Amino acid sequence: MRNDTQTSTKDQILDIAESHFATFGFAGTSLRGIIKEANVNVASVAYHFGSKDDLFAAVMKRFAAPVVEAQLTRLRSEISKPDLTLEKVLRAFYEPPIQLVHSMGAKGEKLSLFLGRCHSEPEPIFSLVDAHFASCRDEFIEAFRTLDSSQSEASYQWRFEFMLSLIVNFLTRHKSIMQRYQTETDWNALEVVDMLCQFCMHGMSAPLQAKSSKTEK
Amino acid sequence: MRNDTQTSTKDQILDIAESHFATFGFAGTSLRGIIKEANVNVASVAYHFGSKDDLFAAVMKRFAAPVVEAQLTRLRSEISKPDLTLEKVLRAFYEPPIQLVHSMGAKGEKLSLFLGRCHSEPEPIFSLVDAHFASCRDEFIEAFRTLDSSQSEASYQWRFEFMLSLIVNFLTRHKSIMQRYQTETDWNALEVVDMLCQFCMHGMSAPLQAKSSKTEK
DNA sequence: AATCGATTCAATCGCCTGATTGAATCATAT
DNA sequence: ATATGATTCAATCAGGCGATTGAATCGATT
Repeated sequence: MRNDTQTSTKDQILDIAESHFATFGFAGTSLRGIIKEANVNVASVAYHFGSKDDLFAAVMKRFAAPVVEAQLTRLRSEISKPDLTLEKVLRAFYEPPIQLVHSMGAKGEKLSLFLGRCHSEPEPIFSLVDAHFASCRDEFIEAFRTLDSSQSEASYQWRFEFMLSLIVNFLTRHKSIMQRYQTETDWNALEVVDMLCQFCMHGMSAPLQAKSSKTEK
Repeated sequence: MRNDTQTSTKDQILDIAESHFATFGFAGTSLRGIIKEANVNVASVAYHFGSKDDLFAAVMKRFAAPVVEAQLTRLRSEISKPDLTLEKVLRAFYEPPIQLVHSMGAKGEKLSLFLGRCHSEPEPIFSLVDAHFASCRDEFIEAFRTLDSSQSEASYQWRFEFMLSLIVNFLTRHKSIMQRYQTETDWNALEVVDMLCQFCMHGMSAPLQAKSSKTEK
């Protein structure tokens, strides 16, 4: 094993790979583009990770998995206490990714793009991504059920989907959105979390059920 | 010009191209895959459309533009009447795409995927997509301003982004979402529109402003 | 029947893709 | 110093990519 003063080849590849997957998507990313920027040999990728798919999985595990873990740790902590509220659940979901991305500066921008983009990757990558987030979805949906058991099963699913929609869109687009009405690209993480939580909290207070009883053709 | 009993080469290419872009994304789609399934020659693509980018633009114009047009027509109609409400604006946004996709059956599934996916394409495709939807964003944001002029400019932008987030996520994921808790993949368009509108309407009733006055590091 | 523009065709260009090979190099333990 | 296993290297493979070419075919006009 090498004792590196600089980042190891493995980590170097992971860093650049995350950046490329985030910027170009899976299909738009080439191993050659990665290894060129990372100043490593092509074979290093195969040696350390295997195939391109395996590399993507490794990036997911390295960068996305900790976010999910933080969300779940936070959620479980909230559940273990009395007085669980919808807002606490929402904050458990939104705060970890937003805070992390925001605190990382330029690297956070890449992480943000990667986290957002991976949710809209075509198959078969999407299944891999979805599997990584399955436990997150399950536990948050369970929390919704705990908070209000009177809703339909579909309703809980949609709540999670809507909650997810907002952050996926935020992660992928916040940079260009902010540029549209701001000169500076700085933003306040707390304000963003508040905004997302408020929107979801009020949105979920709606019955999320058809109000019309008309049947379609 | 040829008098075709079957679909013309141009339309045949457009149809299959939409399907492939929807399924594999822009980078993941190959012209060879399209022309093989469409049973046409590679050169036909160059002849009728030009480059791969041009083909994508043509698909956008053919399939996505009418949706935006329908949304804007609907919105302008609502604005011209008295008693404009938030719900009417939301329905003007959600109904056209949902109804259209739902009424088209299997072809609607492809359109749905394409409409959703194109919003998360990497650059430079995203810019092309964004330009197509610019007028839509501007007019709906203007409608939000008309409904309530007391909010900040950023707030209107976020309202639109949140509204957009929900349908992008729905269009790309509704099939797999429904399969998760339903045996049948049938769905009721009116119920979906109601659901989206309700969520947004209540979400937007929130101030969409930071409730905390703490400043970050 | 001859002509002409529109369209389609097979064939090919140069380049890039992910993956693999076997040899060279490194770090370490003996 | 030498043997060993871990790592990196240049070189190469077969195949796919977008794009272009010039010839062949089509349909309509004269």
